[in-house]
Amino acid sequence: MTTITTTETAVATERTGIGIRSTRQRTAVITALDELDEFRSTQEIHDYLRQGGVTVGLTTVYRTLTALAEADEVDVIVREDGESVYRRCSGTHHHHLVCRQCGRTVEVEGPAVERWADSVAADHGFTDVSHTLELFGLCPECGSAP
Amino acid sequence: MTTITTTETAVATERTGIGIRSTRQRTAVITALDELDEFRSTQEIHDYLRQGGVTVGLTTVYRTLTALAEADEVDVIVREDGESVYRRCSGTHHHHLVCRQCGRTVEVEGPAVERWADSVAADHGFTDVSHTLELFGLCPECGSAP
DNA sequence: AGGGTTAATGAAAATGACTGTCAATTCCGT
DNA sequence: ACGGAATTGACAGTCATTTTCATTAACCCT
Repeated sequence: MTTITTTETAVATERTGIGIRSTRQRTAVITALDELDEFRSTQEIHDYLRQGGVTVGLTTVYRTLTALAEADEVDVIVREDGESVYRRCSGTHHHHLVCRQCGRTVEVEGPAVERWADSVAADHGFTDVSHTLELFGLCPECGSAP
Repeated sequence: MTTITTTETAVATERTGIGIRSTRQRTAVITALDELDEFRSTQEIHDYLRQGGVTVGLTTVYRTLTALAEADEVDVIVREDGESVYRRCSGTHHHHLVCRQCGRTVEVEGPAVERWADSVAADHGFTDVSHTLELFGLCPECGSAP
């Protein structure tokens, strides 16, 4: 039974910077992201909210997550099956080491990689360069028990 | 009017190493990949074949591309919209520098990145590690004229 | 070369993620 | 409080990809 206070929504608005208005639903999605702490799909987040007794439409969750991603408030990974998964992360640029089995995620930094990417792109005359880099594997727990 | 000779199908089989049987359709898909030379979606490859007068089902193109990708005979990139695109590449492990505008692709190697990825994963006790790494930018041509 | 087996094909239907529509609702400045 | 604009959400639509299953065709065997 979570009472949404004016303060909470105000904070949420400030944190997201997305839409102009702060709503119960957006606050709920952000809270869910904080609580879940691993990469989750839109559907999973929607289910989580529903099970927590929060009434929110799937469409709204889609829209909110898309907006948050565009505002760089959450990280997105497009999985190999094409589904997008979202996660609340530290603000700085980083990459992820994700367990294929359980989804456990470690944030990693690779300044050397960033430099390499920039220099390779420059060598070929490319500008306005961005990159995607994700590592997948089996975490210590999932790797030991096949 | 392309006559499929026994030699051609034999070559195709040898090249792919996928399924057990060599068929007209699989040969056609591989040929299309060779001719197209940039990352293309399943649909695009299917259209290309149809326009070239080759009768082949969309389902078969999907299956063939999936099999080729599993056999590491083609490279796959999952675009940000979730659609998979395929391209015939050199056999060795490498990454891509892709022009956001025109799709031009440069194969790049980054042994340092591979080592970095392996070591980061090992530090965290992860095993069976793979990684995705793609660079996107504007090629010299597309970059100069906004 | 013919024949049987069995993988491969493909049309259609199903799936599943995501987007568009639009009436009803809610936020928020005045 | 009020009113207009932003937001919501049920539902239908889109689109890539998969499944189903009856038909077809490769290829091994003799």
